[in-house]
Amino acid sequence: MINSIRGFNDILPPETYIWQHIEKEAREIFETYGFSEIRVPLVERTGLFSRSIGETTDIVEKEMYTFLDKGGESITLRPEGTAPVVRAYIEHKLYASDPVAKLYYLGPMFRYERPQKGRFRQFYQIGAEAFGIDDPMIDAETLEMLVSLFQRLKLEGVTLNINSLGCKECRPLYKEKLINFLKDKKPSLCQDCQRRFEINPLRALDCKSKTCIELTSLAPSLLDSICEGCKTHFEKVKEHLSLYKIDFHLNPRMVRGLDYYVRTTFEITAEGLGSQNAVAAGGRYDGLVKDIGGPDVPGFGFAIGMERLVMLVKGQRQEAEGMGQGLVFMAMLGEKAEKAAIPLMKTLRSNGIRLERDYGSKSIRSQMRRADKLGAKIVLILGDDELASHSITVKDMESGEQEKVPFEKVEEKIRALLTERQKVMSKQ
RNA sequence: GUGGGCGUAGCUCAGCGGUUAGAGCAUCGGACUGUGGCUCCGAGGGUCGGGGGUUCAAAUCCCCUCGUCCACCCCA
Repeated sequence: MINSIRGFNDILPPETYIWQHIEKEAREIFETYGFSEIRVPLVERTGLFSRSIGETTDIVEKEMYTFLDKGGESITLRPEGTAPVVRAYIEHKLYASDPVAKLYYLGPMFRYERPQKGRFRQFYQIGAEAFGIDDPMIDAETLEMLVSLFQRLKLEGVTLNINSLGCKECRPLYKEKLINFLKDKKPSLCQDCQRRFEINPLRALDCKSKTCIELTSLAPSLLDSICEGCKTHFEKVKEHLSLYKIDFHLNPRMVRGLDYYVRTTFEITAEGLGSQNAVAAGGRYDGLVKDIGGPDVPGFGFAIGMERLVMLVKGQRQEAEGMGQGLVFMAMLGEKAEKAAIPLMKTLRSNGIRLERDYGSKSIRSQMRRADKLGAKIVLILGDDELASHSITVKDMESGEQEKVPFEKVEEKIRALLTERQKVMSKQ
């Protein structure tokens, strides 16, 4: 048997209905905040990612699906969405026609990692990027958009963590301070932090090891060390979050792994996700557009981990009723009925009614069972009696009531029953 | 890349040296010949992950291997 590749998963019904539900809500909300969809390729030149994400990050060093195409060029399956969107933004000179561009995307990303709970080699993200706005109001407003999506999806137990990483000016100064502080403690740090000390000392701040937490407890604070400009920016972000009535947790030790983040960064964590508990994260990336060869345009964006979000939505038991939603089942008895039903089925379907049937001339009993299993709301029964009176029996599966309806009134009857049901559902 | 758990029917699992490998759920059919859910009856479905070894005898013990899950690293 040929099976799928490790970390590359199939998403089957009915779970696909949850995906569709989330995607629909995300699109609707993002559009109301002025974002438009952009679609970018899954594959880019390798250099785009190494330059933007950072040469020494884990993503670039060991997690990219990189290979040579037939022309000998090194190409890479996108490990994240921001870099390709920035590339497209620059390539099509979107800044030329409008100083502001607000874009969202959704689709698969690829990272060569060991799969675990909430982590896969092909995984899906929904992301949004706002270009051209320095003002911290966009940081707060974009966060509010994300939070309202999660509210619409009825998520519980989620926490918004925010921090400021400073900018290209003040962060290096803090890094020096931290290195000086940690220098003599290095031998006592855990193995990982000793390695971090060399690559990215800030990471030692959010180490999980007890001894490291103790050792770094007196470390100079990042938030106290950032420059005035960064401080003012961050204060305004917090102020506006409060104006939006958004609860947040200030986490001065939260460090993001991608090199391009500056100033505001955040992470939304959730209970029940396992060890990989961030369902969305992002931040400001002023300077990235310039680094990739565009003008010096600021940016703010985030990405949602789709599989993780699906886990949460499932956990809240809001399985979108997809499969049986508005479903009508056609039960036919005998060859004559099977033929006579064809024009009706064709009409109903072309008018947008979901209609399923059975094949192979099964017994009425068997057909009813199948209708029930599929969650059909209505069953249409066509047999000799109905044929004789040019009518159809319409049965409401919920109440069990049924009545004979003339052929030309069938659709009207179905619609009446379906809308009646929807009213009942929306009242709940 | 590192560490640990688990691989037996479609799914969840029992069996842990001894007839022909089981259960529940699911599937299909019947009881009910034109009416679903409940109940009862029956049927189909297995290279016991793969390979090698020990043994009169292996799903069961040993070795190797593959897969999967969880965790570390890192990240959404």
